[in-house]
Amino acid sequence: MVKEFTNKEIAKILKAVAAAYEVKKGDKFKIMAYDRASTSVEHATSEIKDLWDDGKLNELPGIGAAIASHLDELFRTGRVRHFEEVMKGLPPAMFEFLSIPGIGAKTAYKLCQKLKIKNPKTALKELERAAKLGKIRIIEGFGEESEKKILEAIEAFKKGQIKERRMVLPYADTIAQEIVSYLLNCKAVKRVDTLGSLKRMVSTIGDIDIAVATESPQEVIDWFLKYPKIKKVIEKGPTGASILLENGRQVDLRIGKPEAYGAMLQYFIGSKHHNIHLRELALKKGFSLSEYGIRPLKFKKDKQKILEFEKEEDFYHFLGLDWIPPELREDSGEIEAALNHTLPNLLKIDDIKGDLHIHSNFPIETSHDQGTASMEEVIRKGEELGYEYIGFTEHNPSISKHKPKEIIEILKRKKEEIDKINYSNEKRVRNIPIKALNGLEIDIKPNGTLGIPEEGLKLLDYAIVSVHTSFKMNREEMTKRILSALEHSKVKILGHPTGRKLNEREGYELDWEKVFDFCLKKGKWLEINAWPDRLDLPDVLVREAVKRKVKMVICTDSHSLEHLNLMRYGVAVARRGWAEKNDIINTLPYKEFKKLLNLG
DNA sequence: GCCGTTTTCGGCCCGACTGTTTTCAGTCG
Repeated sequence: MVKEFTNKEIAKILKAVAAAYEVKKGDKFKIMAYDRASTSVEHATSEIKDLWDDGKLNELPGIGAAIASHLDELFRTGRVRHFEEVMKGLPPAMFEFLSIPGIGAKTAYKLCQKLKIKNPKTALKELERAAKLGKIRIIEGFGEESEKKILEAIEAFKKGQIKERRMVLPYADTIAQEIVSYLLNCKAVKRVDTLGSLKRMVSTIGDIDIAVATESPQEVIDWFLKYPKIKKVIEKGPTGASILLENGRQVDLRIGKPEAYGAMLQYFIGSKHHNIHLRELALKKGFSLSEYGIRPLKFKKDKQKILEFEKEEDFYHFLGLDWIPPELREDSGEIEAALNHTLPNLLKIDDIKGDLHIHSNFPIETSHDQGTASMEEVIRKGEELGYEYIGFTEHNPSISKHKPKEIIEILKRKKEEIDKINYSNEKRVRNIPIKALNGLEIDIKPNGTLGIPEEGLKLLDYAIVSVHTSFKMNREEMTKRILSALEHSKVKILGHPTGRKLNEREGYELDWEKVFDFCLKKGKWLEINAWPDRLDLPDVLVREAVKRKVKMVICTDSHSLEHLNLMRYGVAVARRGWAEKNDIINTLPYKEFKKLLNLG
């Protein structure tokens, strides 16, 4: 059995190859290529193994024919002969040092040589010992200062290994928005924006970075450092500061002057690949880009000649591009589209007309979790959000504890309750009464059958089907299981389609080709579940669905009233997948939507 | 080794920091 490689492991291998080439003074651009391939893998939003399974390795930026074939060998045999060749003659221990900040290829090699460190398993310990014994400062090119730094870096690395999990997007966004509103209370603040992966609304976030435009940096920094939830100040300087929050998360603030704020935003929002591509494009047009602005190449290094941009829009327009929404900035075709003026008209939160996956507290006697809010409360909340319909989709009644007849009884009671709500809504004063829909989230049993009897399905307006058990199935079986569950005419939606839990578990494997085809042919919809640690369908699969014209719905999977506010994160995932309004079914007004459910 | 709006050959992102090798290489984001 060949070992399975995670993205992190693959990134590490590619980085090691780059380092090996560097020590051996290989081609500078080849080194760059491997380095780029490594970060590309590290930041990929889907598993490289899956891309390989689907024969789509070269869709990843920085992976071309050569590296793709090396990775192919890796997945098939567990090793790559070419890589072994490149690393031959170098101490394996040196590659362990590459994860320590401040140590690059050359330094790692030199340390291994001079300190005679060979065993990768004990390399870090040996290095730490050498530093403590003062053996590093005497090596040529090192000094007391660098020895101290290495020691500190090892400490930090050891700590970093234990903690540091990436935050899920809604969590990071909530922390950031609080700080943004706090900063807006400072008079000197002209503008505030989040930066980096947070601004791009990536599903998991490493650090929180925030930008402020101001004429008086010191005033803003002083204000920032008085933020009530600070545990300690890590760093402060004239152009920014870093703090540690009580919750253990770090927040970096960057200050810029208003007249050059656009270039700064553009630079720090990234992504790195997007920026590199943009700079290459600019070079061809005779310009050099930086966080300070755009410099015509004919003015070498002359900082006076940098063109400043107050707004990002103008920065992009200057280069002949349409402004690109941050969610698209991953160098996956958005720059070409911006040049051709064919960027998608992305879905907006206001386009959403209903939420189709809500768990109320209706006593449905399920074996899963129940919601906390009553149907009435949810309906009022839905009105607040401007929705035209709400779908109540409690989990099916537990199969083990009820006879089929009892299940039917419970479902009948639920239907009566919903009919009652709709009746009273119509009597209240409102132009378009919000409509309550009688849905259900039904377990897909391991054999692909549904958790309620046929007679129960007839009582429903529609059903969501989801996998909640038996995740460990092979790809073919799981695909068959899910497709047979989707077959029934009342079943419209596949809930949280990959089953992934961010930071917790990978999803199950599916033959997406088949799933997409089936959904397209039979008019089934894939859910983009906005639950914080699901955000499932993932953005790359949304993009694929959009390309194939498979329709989706965005739902919150709410179990309480506040959860209905999570919709914006589902919308963010859809936007990252290039979805427009008409890719998403629940943007339809009720009048149109009900036709799809064959409701009168 | 990657990649394509002046290229399938011949280019390849930018600026800052740091320590130390007094003029720059290595590393990082």
